[in-house]
Amino acid sequence: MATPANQNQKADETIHGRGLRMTDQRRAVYDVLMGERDHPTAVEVFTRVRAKVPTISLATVYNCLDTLTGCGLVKTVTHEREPARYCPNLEEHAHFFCESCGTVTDLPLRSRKRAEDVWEFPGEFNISHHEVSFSGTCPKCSAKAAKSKR
Amino acid sequence: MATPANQNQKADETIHGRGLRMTDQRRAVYDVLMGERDHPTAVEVFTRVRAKVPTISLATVYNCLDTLTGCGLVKTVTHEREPARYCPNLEEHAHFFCESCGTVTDLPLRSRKRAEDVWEFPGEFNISHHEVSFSGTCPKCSAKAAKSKR
DNA sequence: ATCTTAATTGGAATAATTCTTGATAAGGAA
DNA sequence: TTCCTTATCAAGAATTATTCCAATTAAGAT
Repeated sequence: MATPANQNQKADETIHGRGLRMTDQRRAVYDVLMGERDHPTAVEVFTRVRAKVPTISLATVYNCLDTLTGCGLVKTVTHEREPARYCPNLEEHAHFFCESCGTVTDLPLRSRKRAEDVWEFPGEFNISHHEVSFSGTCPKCSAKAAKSKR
Repeated sequence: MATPANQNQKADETIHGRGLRMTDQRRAVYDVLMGERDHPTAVEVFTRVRAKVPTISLATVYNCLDTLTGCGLVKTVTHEREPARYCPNLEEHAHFFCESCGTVTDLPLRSRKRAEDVWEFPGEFNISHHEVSFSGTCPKCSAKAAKSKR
Protein backbone atom coordinates (compact mmCIF):
# COMPACT_ATOMS: atom_id res chain seq x y z
CA MET A 1 0.00 0.00 0.00
CA ALA A 2 1.74 3.10 -1.21
CA THR A 3 -0.22 5.88 0.39
CA PRO A 4 -1.02 5.93 4.12
CA ALA A 5 -4.74 5.83 4.80
CA ASN A 6 -4.93 9.24 6.43
CA GLN A 7 -3.08 10.85 3.50
CA ASN A 8 -5.47 9.13 1.16
CA GLN A 9 -8.44 10.47 3.02
CA LYS A 10 -7.03 13.97 2.98
CA ALA A 11 -6.54 13.70 -0.77
CA ASP A 12 -10.14 12.52 -1.15
CA GLU A 13 -11.43 15.46 0.81
CA THR A 14 -9.35 17.92 -1.15
CA ILE A 15 -10.61 16.53 -4.43
CA HIS A 16 -14.23 16.41 -3.28
CA GLY A 17 -13.91 19.91 -1.87
CA ARG A 18 -13.43 21.09 -5.43
CA GLY A 19 -16.51 19.26 -6.66
CA LEU A 20 -14.36 16.63 -8.37
CA ARG A 21 -14.35 12.85 -8.00
CA MET A 22 -11.61 10.60 -6.72
CA THR A 23 -11.63 8.09 -9.56
CA ASP A 24 -9.59 4.90 -9.78
CA GLN A 25 -7.26 6.58 -12.22
CA ARG A 26 -6.66 9.61 -10.02
CA ARG A 27 -6.13 7.47 -6.96
CA ALA A 28 -3.69 5.23 -8.86
CA VAL A 29 -1.69 8.20 -10.12
CA TYR A 30 -1.59 9.70 -6.64
CA ASP A 31 -0.52 6.36 -5.17
CA VAL A 32 2.33 6.05 -7.65
CA LEU A 33 3.61 9.47 -6.68
CA MET A 34 3.28 8.82 -2.95
CA GLY A 35 4.95 5.41 -3.39
CA GLU A 36 8.35 5.84 -5.02
CA ARG A 37 9.05 9.49 -4.37
CA ASP A 38 11.61 9.78 -7.11
CA HIS A 39 10.09 12.57 -9.22
CA PRO A 40 8.88 10.52 -12.19
CA THR A 41 7.92 12.03 -15.53
CA ALA A 42 4.40 11.64 -16.90
CA VAL A 43 5.50 8.68 -19.01
CA GLU A 44 7.11 7.00 -16.01
CA VAL A 45 3.94 7.51 -13.99
CA PHE A 46 2.04 6.05 -16.94
CA THR A 47 4.07 2.83 -17.04
CA ARG A 48 3.86 2.40 -13.27
CA VAL A 49 0.15 3.06 -13.09
CA ARG A 50 -0.58 0.53 -15.80
CA ALA A 51 0.45 -2.22 -13.37
CA LYS A 52 -2.68 -1.37 -11.37
CA VAL A 53 -4.95 0.09 -14.01
CA PRO A 54 -3.88 -1.55 -17.28
CA THR A 55 -6.41 0.30 -19.41
CA ILE A 56 -5.38 3.81 -18.42
CA SER A 57 -4.24 6.08 -21.22
CA LEU A 58 -1.38 8.54 -21.25
CA ALA A 59 -3.83 11.37 -21.84
CA THR A 60 -5.59 10.42 -18.63
CA VAL A 61 -2.32 10.37 -16.74
CA TYR A 62 -1.72 13.92 -17.93
CA ASN A 63 -5.26 14.85 -16.94
CA CYS A 64 -4.88 13.32 -13.49
CA LEU A 65 -1.54 15.02 -12.92
CA ASP A 66 -3.15 18.31 -13.92
CA THR A 67 -6.07 17.93 -11.55
CA LEU A 68 -3.83 16.80 -8.70
CA THR A 69 -1.55 19.79 -9.15
CA GLY A 70 -4.58 22.02 -9.57
CA CYS A 71 -5.81 20.82 -6.19
CA GLY A 72 -2.39 21.43 -4.66
CA LEU A 73 -1.80 17.76 -3.85
CA VAL A 74 1.19 17.47 -6.15
CA LYS A 75 3.80 19.84 -7.50
CA THR A 76 5.18 20.04 -11.01
CA VAL A 77 8.95 20.22 -11.24
CA THR A 78 10.70 21.51 -14.33
CA HIS A 79 14.36 21.65 -15.21
CA GLU A 80 15.89 22.99 -18.41
CA ARG A 81 13.12 22.00 -20.80
CA GLU A 82 13.36 18.36 -19.85
CA PRO A 83 10.02 16.57 -19.48
CA ALA A 84 8.12 17.77 -16.42
CA ARG A 85 8.45 15.70 -13.24
CA TYR A 86 5.96 15.35 -10.42
CA CYS A 87 6.49 15.54 -6.69
CA PRO A 88 4.05 14.99 -3.78
CA ASN A 89 6.28 16.80 -1.26
CA LEU A 90 4.28 19.88 -0.32
CA GLU A 91 6.85 21.34 2.04
CA GLU A 92 8.84 24.24 0.62
CA HIS A 93 11.98 22.80 -0.93
CA ALA A 94 14.39 23.05 -3.85
CA HIS A 95 15.60 20.29 -6.17
CA PHE A 96 18.97 18.90 -7.05
CA PHE A 97 19.33 17.25 -10.48
CA CYS A 98 22.27 14.88 -10.80
CA GLU A 99 23.77 15.26 -14.27
CA SER A 100 25.41 11.87 -13.95
CA CYS A 101 22.71 9.47 -12.76
CA GLY A 102 19.61 11.57 -13.36
CA THR A 103 18.21 11.34 -9.86
CA VAL A 104 16.35 14.25 -8.34
CA THR A 105 16.78 15.06 -4.64
CA ASP A 106 14.58 17.24 -2.48
CA LEU A 107 16.48 19.95 -0.63
CA PRO A 108 14.57 21.22 2.42
CA LEU A 109 14.67 24.85 3.37
CA ARG A 110 17.09 25.58 6.21
CA SER A 111 15.23 26.85 9.21
CA ARG A 112 14.85 30.59 9.50
CA LYS A 113 15.88 31.17 5.87
CA ARG A 114 13.78 32.63 3.08
CA ALA A 115 14.45 32.51 -0.63
CA GLU A 116 13.11 36.03 -1.06
CA ASP A 117 15.90 37.41 1.12
CA VAL A 118 18.71 36.27 -1.13
CA TRP A 119 17.79 38.27 -4.22
CA GLU A 120 17.06 41.94 -4.59
CA PHE A 121 13.59 42.90 -5.85
CA PRO A 122 13.70 46.31 -7.53
CA GLY A 123 10.15 47.41 -6.68
CA GLU A 124 6.90 46.05 -5.36
CA PHE A 125 6.85 42.57 -6.81
CA ASN A 126 4.02 40.26 -5.88
CA ILE A 127 5.48 36.79 -5.54
CA SER A 128 3.11 33.88 -6.02
CA HIS A 129 5.56 31.06 -6.71
CA HIS A 130 9.21 30.29 -6.91
CA GLU A 131 11.22 27.36 -8.16
CA VAL A 132 14.85 26.66 -7.33
CA SER A 133 16.93 23.99 -8.97
CA PHE A 134 20.55 23.04 -8.54
CA SER A 135 22.46 20.68 -10.80
CA GLY A 136 25.77 18.88 -10.65
CA THR A 137 26.70 15.49 -9.21
CA CYS A 138 24.98 13.83 -6.27
CA PRO A 139 26.96 12.38 -3.33
CA LYS A 140 27.03 8.86 -4.79
CA CYS A 141 28.23 9.99 -8.20
CA SER A 142 30.72 12.43 -6.68
CA ALA A 143 32.22 9.62 -4.59
CA LYS A 144 32.38 7.34 -7.61
CA ALA A 145 34.11 10.02 -9.66
CA ALA A 146 36.64 10.71 -6.89
CA LYS A 147 37.46 7.01 -6.58
CA SER A 148 37.92 6.40 -10.31
CA LYS A 149 40.18 9.42 -10.58
CA ARG A 150 42.53 8.08 -7.87
CA MET B 1 24.97 50.26 -32.10
CA ALA B 2 23.73 47.71 -29.66
CA THR B 3 26.91 46.25 -28.25
CA PRO B 4 29.73 48.44 -26.89
CA ALA B 5 32.98 47.97 -28.81
CA ASN B 6 34.92 46.53 -25.88
CA GLN B 7 32.18 43.97 -25.17
CA ASN B 8 32.22 43.03 -28.80
CA GLN B 9 35.94 42.51 -28.77
CA LYS B 10 35.72 40.36 -25.67
CA ALA B 11 33.07 38.23 -27.37
CA ASP B 12 35.33 37.88 -30.41
CA GLU B 13 38.21 36.72 -28.29
CA THR B 14 36.07 34.23 -26.40
CA ILE B 15 34.77 32.76 -29.64
CA HIS B 16 38.20 32.62 -31.27
CA GLY B 17 39.68 31.11 -28.12
CA ARG B 18 37.49 28.09 -28.77
CA GLY B 19 38.65 27.77 -32.37
CA LEU B 20 35.36 29.14 -33.64
CA ARG B 21 34.62 32.07 -35.92
CA MET B 22 32.68 35.23 -35.20
CA THR B 23 30.41 35.15 -38.22
CA ASP B 24 27.88 37.80 -39.25
CA GLN B 25 25.10 35.60 -37.94
CA ARG B 26 26.67 35.07 -34.53
CA ARG B 27 27.51 38.74 -34.18
CA ALA B 28 23.97 39.73 -35.13
CA VAL B 29 22.44 37.32 -32.61
CA TYR B 30 24.79 38.55 -29.90
CA ASP B 31 23.99 42.18 -30.78
CA VAL B 32 20.28 41.53 -30.51
CA LEU B 33 20.72 40.08 -27.04
CA MET B 34 23.00 42.89 -25.88
CA GLY B 35 20.59 45.45 -27.38
CA GLU B 36 17.15 44.96 -25.91
CA ARG B 37 17.90 43.01 -22.78
CA ASP B 38 14.40 41.70 -22.37
CA HIS B 39 15.04 37.93 -22.44
CA PRO B 40 13.70 37.14 -25.91
CA THR B 41 12.85 33.63 -27.07
CA ALA B 42 14.65 32.07 -30.02
CA VAL B 43 11.81 33.08 -32.33
CA GLU B 44 11.91 36.66 -31.06
CA VAL B 45 15.66 36.77 -31.61
CA PHE B 46 15.01 35.38 -35.09
CA THR B 47 12.57 38.14 -36.08
CA ARG B 48 14.85 40.85 -34.68
CA VAL B 49 17.97 39.50 -36.34
CA ARG B 50 16.28 39.33 -39.72
CA ALA B 51 16.22 43.13 -39.78
CA LYS B 52 20.02 43.02 -40.08
CA VAL B 53 20.59 39.64 -41.72
CA PRO B 54 17.43 38.96 -43.72
CA THR B 55 18.58 35.58 -45.02
CA ILE B 56 19.25 34.02 -41.61
CA SER B 57 17.29 30.88 -40.78
CA LEU B 58 15.70 29.91 -37.48
CA ALA B 59 17.95 26.84 -37.34
CA THR B 60 20.96 29.13 -37.50
CA VAL B 61 19.58 31.29 -34.73
CA TYR B 62 19.31 28.16 -32.59
CA ASN B 63 22.86 27.19 -33.57
CA CYS B 64 24.21 30.63 -32.73
CA LEU B 65 22.43 30.70 -29.39
CA ASP B 66 23.91 27.28 -28.63
CA THR B 67 27.44 28.31 -29.45
CA LEU B 68 27.11 31.58 -27.54
CA THR B 69 25.84 29.78 -24.45
CA GLY B 70 28.50 27.10 -24.95
CA CYS B 71 31.12 29.84 -24.84
CA GLY B 72 29.56 31.32 -21.73
CA LEU B 73 28.65 34.61 -23.39
CA VAL B 74 24.94 34.11 -22.94
CA LYS B 75 22.74 32.26 -20.50
CA THR B 76 19.66 30.19 -21.25
CA VAL B 77 16.68 30.92 -19.04
CA THR B 78 13.87 28.45 -18.64
CA HIS B 79 10.57 28.69 -16.82
CA GLU B 80 7.89 26.03 -16.59
CA ARG B 81 8.36 24.49 -20.00
CA GLU B 82 7.78 27.77 -21.77
CA PRO B 83 10.08 28.39 -24.73
CA ALA B 84 13.65 29.05 -23.59
CA ARG B 85 14.74 32.65 -23.25
CA TYR B 86 18.20 34.11 -23.60
CA CYS B 87 20.04 36.53 -21.38
CA PRO B 88 23.47 38.17 -21.76
CA ASN B 89 23.71 39.14 -18.08
CA LEU B 90 26.59 37.04 -16.78
CA GLU B 91 26.36 38.22 -13.18
CA GLU B 92 24.74 35.78 -10.78
CA HIS B 93 21.06 36.60 -10.65
CA ALA B 94 17.57 35.14 -10.47
CA HIS B 95 14.58 35.92 -12.69
CA PHE B 96 11.09 37.18 -12.05
CA PHE B 97 8.39 36.20 -14.57
CA CYS B 98 5.32 38.43 -14.55
CA GLU B 99 2.25 36.27 -15.09
CA SER B 100 0.28 39.31 -16.20
CA CYS B 101 2.45 41.10 -18.79
CA GLY B 102 5.02 38.40 -19.50
CA THR B 103 8.09 40.51 -18.81
CA VAL B 104 11.17 38.96 -17.26
CA THR B 105 13.20 40.92 -14.71
CA ASP B 106 16.73 40.21 -13.52
CA LEU B 107 17.03 39.99 -9.74
CA PRO B 108 20.60 40.58 -8.58
CA LEU B 109 22.01 38.66 -5.66
CA ARG B 110 22.05 40.64 -2.44
CA SER B 111 25.57 41.21 -1.30
CA ARG B 112 26.96 38.64 1.13
CA LYS B 113 24.20 36.17 0.36
CA ARG B 114 24.56 32.76 -1.26
CA ALA B 115 21.82 30.58 -2.72
CA GLU B 116 23.52 27.46 -1.36
CA ASP B 117 22.99 28.65 2.21
CA VAL B 118 19.22 28.69 2.03
CA TRP B 119 18.67 25.01 1.33
CA GLU B 120 19.99 21.98 3.12
CA PHE B 121 22.16 19.57 1.13
CA PRO B 122 21.98 16.07 2.64
CA GLY B 123 25.49 14.94 1.70
CA GLU B 124 28.41 15.95 -0.48
CA PHE B 125 26.69 17.43 -3.48
CA ASN B 126 28.80 18.93 -6.21
CA ILE B 127 26.98 22.00 -7.47
CA SER B 128 27.77 23.13 -10.99
CA HIS B 129 24.75 25.29 -11.75
CA HIS B 130 21.62 26.66 -10.23
CA GLU B 131 18.60 28.45 -11.56
CA VAL B 132 16.11 30.41 -9.52
CA SER B 133 12.86 31.80 -10.81
CA PHE B 134 10.08 33.67 -9.14
CA SER B 135 6.70 34.37 -10.64
CA GLY B 136 3.78 36.60 -9.82
CA THR B 137 3.01 40.18 -10.81
CA CYS B 138 5.62 42.84 -11.50
CA PRO B 139 5.43 46.31 -9.89
CA LYS B 140 3.62 47.85 -12.87
CA CYS B 141 0.99 45.14 -13.04
CA SER B 142 0.59 45.05 -9.25
CA ALA B 143 -0.07 48.78 -9.21
CA LYS B 144 -2.55 48.50 -12.06
CA ALA B 145 -4.39 45.68 -10.27
CA ALA B 146 -4.54 47.64 -7.01
CA LYS B 147 -5.96 50.69 -8.81
CA SER B 148 -8.67 48.81 -10.70
CA LYS B 149 -9.76 47.09 -7.51
CA ARG B 150 -10.29 50.40 -5.73
C1' DA C 1 -33.96 3.68 -13.53
C1' DT C 2 -32.91 7.74 -15.58
C1' DC C 3 -30.63 11.99 -16.23
C1' DT C 4 -26.82 15.06 -16.18
C1' DT C 5 -22.38 15.99 -16.08
C1' DA C 6 -17.66 14.65 -15.19
C1' DA C 7 -14.05 11.71 -16.64
C1' DT C 8 -11.66 8.71 -19.74
C1' DT C 9 -9.82 7.25 -24.15
C1' DG C 10 -7.33 7.11 -28.46
C1' DG C 11 -5.83 9.55 -31.84
C1' DA C 12 -4.88 13.83 -34.12
C1' DA C 13 -2.72 18.30 -33.57
C1' DT C 14 0.64 21.55 -31.78
C1' DA C 15 4.92 23.73 -30.62
C1' DA C 16 9.68 24.05 -29.51
C1' DT C 17 13.68 22.21 -30.66
C1' DT C 18 16.97 19.11 -32.93
C1' DC C 19 18.69 16.61 -36.80
C1' DT C 20 20.08 15.88 -41.57
C1' DT C 21 21.93 16.91 -45.81
C1' DG C 22 23.73 19.56 -49.21
C1' DA C 23 25.45 24.21 -50.25
C1' DT C 24 28.63 28.16 -48.84
C1' DA C 25 32.22 30.45 -47.15
C1' DA C 26 36.56 31.27 -44.62
C1' DG C 27 41.34 30.49 -43.37
C1' DG C 28 45.59 28.20 -44.18
C1' DA C 29 48.98 25.79 -47.15
C1' DA C 30 51.24 25.38 -51.44
C1' DT D 1 46.24 33.30 -56.21
C1' DT D 2 44.33 28.63 -56.18
C1' DC D 3 43.31 24.69 -53.80
C1' DC D 4 41.99 22.18 -49.72
C1' DT D 5 39.97 21.41 -45.45
C1' DT D 6 36.76 22.38 -42.26
C1' DA D 7 33.33 25.24 -40.11
C1' DT D 8 29.07 27.22 -40.83
C1' DC D 9 24.64 27.93 -42.78
C1' DA D 10 20.01 26.98 -44.73
C1' DA D 11 15.79 24.52 -45.51
C1' DG D 12 13.05 21.28 -44.38
C1' DA D 13 12.16 16.83 -42.14
C1' DA D 14 11.97 14.59 -37.75
C1' DT D 15 11.41 14.29 -32.83
C1' DT D 16 9.33 14.84 -28.38
C1' DA D 17 6.42 16.39 -24.77
C1' DT D 18 2.20 17.96 -24.25
C1' DT D 19 -2.48 19.50 -25.41
C1' DC D 20 -6.68 19.22 -27.87
C1' DC D 21 -10.82 16.93 -29.67
C1' DA D 22 -14.71 14.02 -30.26
C1' DA D 23 -16.88 10.03 -28.87
C1' DT D 24 -17.70 6.77 -25.19
C1' DT D 25 -18.13 5.48 -20.38
C1' DA D 26 -19.06 5.95 -15.63
C1' DA D 27 -20.85 8.22 -11.28
C1' DG D 28 -23.75 10.57 -8.40
C1' DA D 29 -28.16 12.89 -7.98
C1' DT D 30 -33.08 12.94 -8.62
